[in-house]
This record gives sequence, C-alpha cells and structure tokens, in this order.
Amino acid sequence: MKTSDLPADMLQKPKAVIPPRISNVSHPAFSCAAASAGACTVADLCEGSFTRALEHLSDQAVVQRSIKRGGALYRSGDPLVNLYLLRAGSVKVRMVTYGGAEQITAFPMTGELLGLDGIETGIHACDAIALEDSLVCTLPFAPLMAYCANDAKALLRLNRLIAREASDYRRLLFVLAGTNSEERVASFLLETSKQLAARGYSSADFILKMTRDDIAKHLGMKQETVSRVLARLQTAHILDVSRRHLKIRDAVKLAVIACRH
Amino acid sequence: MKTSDLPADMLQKPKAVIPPRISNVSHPAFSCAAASAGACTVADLCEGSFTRALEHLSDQAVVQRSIKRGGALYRSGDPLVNLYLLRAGSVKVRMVTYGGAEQITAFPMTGELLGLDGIETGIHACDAIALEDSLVCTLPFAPLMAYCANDAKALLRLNRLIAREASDYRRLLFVLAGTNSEERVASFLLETSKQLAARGYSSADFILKMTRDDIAKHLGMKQETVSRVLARLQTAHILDVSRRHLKIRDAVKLAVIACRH
DNA sequence: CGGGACATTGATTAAGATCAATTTAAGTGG
DNA sequence: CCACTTAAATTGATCTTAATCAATGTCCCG
Repeated sequence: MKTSDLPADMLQKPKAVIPPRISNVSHPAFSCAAASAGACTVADLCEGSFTRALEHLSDQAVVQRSIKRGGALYRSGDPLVNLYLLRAGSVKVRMVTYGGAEQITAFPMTGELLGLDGIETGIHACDAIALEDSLVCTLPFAPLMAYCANDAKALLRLNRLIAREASDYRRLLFVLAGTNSEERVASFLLETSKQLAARGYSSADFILKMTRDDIAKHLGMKQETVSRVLARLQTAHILDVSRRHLKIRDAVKLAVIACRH
Repeated sequence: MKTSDLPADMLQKPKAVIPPRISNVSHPAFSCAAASAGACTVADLCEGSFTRALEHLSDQAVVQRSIKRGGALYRSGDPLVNLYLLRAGSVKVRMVTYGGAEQITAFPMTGELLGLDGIETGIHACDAIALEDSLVCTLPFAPLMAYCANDAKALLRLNRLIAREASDYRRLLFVLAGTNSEERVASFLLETSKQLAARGYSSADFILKMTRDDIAKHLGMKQETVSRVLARLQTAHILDVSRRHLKIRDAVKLAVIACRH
C-alpha cells in the first residue's frame, strides 16, 4: 500500500463525480494523503486482508461522491447503505432533538470512516454535514460484511473500527462530564492539532473549518464562552486567534490546561 | 428459546462458582429472567443462529463467574479475553484518570453484555465493578468471533451489539452536553425505571443500587447536587425518596422535566 | 451498639449562561 | 469593483446555576 501523490486540497475546485485517478498500485479508497501520513482511521487495514476486501468490493461498487459545503452525506433516519471513507474535506456529525437542540459528536477529517452510526439499527442516527466541499469513497456495507465473514482478520478489524466509535465517545464523555470550559477548548484544540499533524499539516498553524457555535455544540457550551476562552488564551500568549485562523504559541501550556482536572 | 424459572435474585446468597443448573431447553447464558422479559440486550440474539453459536461455545468454555459487591469483573488494562452476560446483580462501568477523576459510563443490569470496551484495542478501557454480589456468564471472545464468521446473521448481530455501545454513549453525551442538573437526574431516573420495567420489576418503586456519588459521576455533577435535586423533586411530589429507596409518584411530570431542553 | 460510609442541608462563591449591542468579514449582485 | 446584505464573532453587563466548603444527620454492618 504505497501512496499516490494526489493533492490533499484537490477539492478547492471540486469537479463533478469523476472517477479518481488511480496510481499504479493503490486502490482509490486509499490514495489519500491521510493514509500515507499514517493518519487514516482505516490505515491499519490498508495492508493485507482488508485491502483485498476493498479490491473485491471495487469490482462492483466502490465509487466516489462529492458533497458541497453544508450538504449532507447522510441524514438521521436514512437507511444504512454505505460506509464512507472521507478522502478530502471535513465534516460534522451531529444529532438534533425535536426541540432543535444540536449535539455535534465528531468532526471527522480526511481518512476517517463515516456512517458507523447506522450499524446498530440499520438506520442512521446522525446527520453528516460537510463543513467544506468534500469527497468520499463509498463502501457498500452489506458486501463489506459479507467479505469480512470470509476473512477472520478483516472481521476483527471491522469490529475494532466499530468499537472505535464508542471509544471516541467515551473520551468526549469524560471531557464533557469532568472539565471546565477552558479545559474543554484546550483539549479540543490539541486534539485538532494532533489530527492535523498526523495528516502532514502544521500542528501549530491551521484554519478551523467549523464555526464557534459548532465548537460550542461539540463541547457542551455556548458560542460566547468559546469566544471568551479563546480570547483569554490569546491574552495569555498561548494562542494567536484571528477568526478561524489559529496559531498555537505555547503547546505545553495548552496541554497543561487540558489535563488540569 | 423459552425461559427457565431461575429466580432473579438467586444471588442474595451467592454460592461459589457452581455450574448452572441447565433447564431442559435453554442455554445457561439465557436462563435469566431478563431474557424472558424481553429486556436482555442480547435478547434478539436468543433465537436462531446466535443461540447455536453459544451452544457451540458451551461445549468448551461457557462458564459462570460470581463477583462480590465491590469486586471487579475486569479492569482497565486487562486484556480482552471474554465478554460477559450479566445474569444477576448490577454493575458500574467506569473510567478513571491518572488524577483520580472517575467517569461512570454505564450501570448495566441483568441481561446486558459487558466487556465490549476491550474490543477496540484488545485491552479493556474501563473497570467493571459489581454494585452488589453478581453473576455473569463468560463468553470467550475469540471463539465467538470465529463462530460469527460462519454465520452471517450472527455476525451482523454481533456488530450491532458493538455499535450499540456507541449509541448509548451518544445518548449520554446529549444529556451531559445539553441539560441542567434537574433534567439529568430526571432522565437518569426514567431510564432506570424503564430498564427495571423491561425486566419485570416495578417501574415506580425500586431500590437504587448505586450511591449518590455514583449517580453524580455518571451525570457529570456533584453528589450534593444530586441530593438537592432529589429533595426538590420530592418537595414537588414527583418522587418519594428515602436514601436508595425510590418511588416515582408522577412519571409524567418527571418525563416533562427530562425533555425540557 | 459503635463506627464508618453515605446522605442531607446550609452558606457562600465562582463559572458560565443569558441578554444585548457592536464589529468584522465574506459574499453577492448591480 | 463597490455598495449592500448577512452570517459569524466579539465584547460587556447581569443573572442563574451548580460547585465548593462545611457541618450534621442517619443508616447499615460487623
């Protein structure tokens, strides 16, 4: 599984649904920068049996799909048909109550697997909304399962991917239940920074793809509080904030704040 | 899959690790009251293929294990060897930070499947601590997976069970991120009430197995606040509270409170 | 019938929500 | 290209909620 040199920002000018250029070796689902940088959620699946599973699938149905900024990859209530591998762009995954309250459960980035929230019931429990024009590979769920049944390693890996979602929520649970607003924002920023670094981007200088309100709805706080915390961290020379553009000036102090409780 | 008439409270005087009495039809893993009442997490697995999987397994390794109140079924850091079906008693599942902060992720009751937090990495991420003397059936994980590979329906069911954990956390996330202390306690009580009802117990008059502090550590608040909220609900004639003994006097009002946000 | 864990209750403080007013940036269409 | 429109972000003043600190009460369990 070597990587292609497909640019990470190929979506700046999204081009319809064009079949991806396939480099000499790699499967379209894995010709992403994230995989090469080791940040792909499914990266450890890239070698060996899971790759074969996907190649098997690709004979019939692995296609790409582009989603415009603000558009939905899937919505709560949709039947689970596919899982999706995020190839470019970024997404928010959210639940919405009848009352309109919104909880953002995750901000997946390139290389991550989307759609697992549909597995429990066969119906998606969340909305997946693009934060910018994005591109995914479609992984039909039923054939994927069928393949895994014939491949013990792939099966274990699939199960681990599903279990990973619970792990992620468990961590977020901890943050929401046990920390104050400053710690929440700090750990969110560190997490984002780490994820970007794993994808080959700067860990200290980046653009947030989501609004303050999105961050607030992820961390269980209000947008005003997010703003104020960022302002405070700026004053303390820990961050440079200019709207969505963020520079981490003192990652150590930020980590200390994140781990205080 | 009919049920046996094994008493639900058989653990009041726990008897060593004695092989279960097997009724004429049922598998030991399913001779629990919860399964008969339809409250078993794995209940929909009880019929058909999954039962065969477990019968297959029982030839080799399905054993029961008892845990004393306060004892650990498994601990964070333990390798995943078994999943466990809770047959009697109750449990808290928790994470603990280096700093000693504790987050209780769930209070499983009879019929629920334990140990899924070990699947992602092969190492358990949580502690499972008995809130009272309890009894579990041991389900060796590796053979279970091996069996599922041969049975497409069982495989899907296993995956759904794993995904269910994420669903539960997602719901809790919502509560922690979006509601005040009164709403949190109200939804916790309603949830508990519902689960008990599903197991054939009274939904309006029950004994909590956990301390106020456990509830607090589940809901992201302080024990004093839990106490005060309960007192307020008592004053409002919605509850009758006497330490762990709880009566729900007005389930409708309680539900209104739980859904306010 | 102690002793210790658990629970309740009160007084005070601090953190974050809420309400409200600007400011800033980014599109959009003439 | 500029004026106009609008979504997003910031900032301030005030209010509410729950945390904190502290004392007391009570029920099991050995």
